[in-house]
Amino acid sequence: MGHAHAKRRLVELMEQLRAKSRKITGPRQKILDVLRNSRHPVTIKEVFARMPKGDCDLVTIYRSMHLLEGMGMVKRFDFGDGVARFELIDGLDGGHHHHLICTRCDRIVELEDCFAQEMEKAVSARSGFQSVTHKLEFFGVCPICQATP
Amino acid sequence: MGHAHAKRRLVELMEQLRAKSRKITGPRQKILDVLRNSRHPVTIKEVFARMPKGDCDLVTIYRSMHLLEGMGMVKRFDFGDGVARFELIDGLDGGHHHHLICTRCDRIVELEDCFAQEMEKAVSARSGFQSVTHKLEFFGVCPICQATP
DNA sequence: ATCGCTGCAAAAATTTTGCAGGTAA
DNA sequence: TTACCTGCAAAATTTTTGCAGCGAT
Repeated sequence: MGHAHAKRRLVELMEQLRAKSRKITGPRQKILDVLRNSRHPVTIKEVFARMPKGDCDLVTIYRSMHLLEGMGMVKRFDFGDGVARFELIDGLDGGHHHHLICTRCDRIVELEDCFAQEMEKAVSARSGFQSVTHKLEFFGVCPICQATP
Repeated sequence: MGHAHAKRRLVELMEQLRAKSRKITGPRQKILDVLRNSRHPVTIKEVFARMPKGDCDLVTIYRSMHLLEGMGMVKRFDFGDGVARFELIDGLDGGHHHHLICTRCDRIVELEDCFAQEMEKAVSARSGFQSVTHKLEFFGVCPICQATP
């Protein structure tokens, strides 16, 4: 059960920014680099911690993440602990997938398949809502934690 | 598509508290009352706003909500806006259900069925995780907002 | 009488905003 | 040059913690 997506090329990401006349700056490249090299969704503070001190202000990461989210380049997740997490979107389908989070050690497993695509249609049909999307995350106790009570 | 659960009797909730030697106080009764009368998950501030001023401190609501969550009497939701929402759990099965949130006007629709119960088994079998649960919410544009661009 | 609960105050943690200067295009 | 972007500082939100006193059992 490896991670669900291949690394996106940095050039490609730059191009997406350029297309919306957004500038390619040092901080942004570094933020994108951290995102590219993260196997799981990362918090703002984690992004901050993963770059050499002084490379980029914390506030800039907040602002960039908003921008990237608005551009559909990044997806926001919430694992129920009140901290936002972000993951680079890849592929044309958006690389839609879900996570399985261990409630004891916070280990994260990426689930490759999406179970819920048909559900959206059913929900839409019944409710009259359009452009229905969903957020689905799983929680449980991982094998390692099961062994250590 | 009405709401998925019947109102729980206050006495029943009190009993649950008593069983764990938690005290039945004025603020707690008022908090439970707000929860009982809420058709959708409510934020801490909403609970606060829905009781006569001075009836209960905001901090007490935070603390009570933690307690109730820990006791399995209340469930926490996150609709992606960075604010926690809470709903009373009812029934033996926990009244498991999902929500459909309009991304324009924040209207909430309660979905009566749970689509995802079997998914938990599949996820558990594949990953080796145990006690797998899930959180699933849907987002879309409601009929009213569709009519007003 | 005991243990738990509450309010108030203060702190912590996360996220947003204002502004003056700097930089990519 | 002209938008856009950044860092710093400050503020706004949301949530947590300490403590002394009150209250349910």
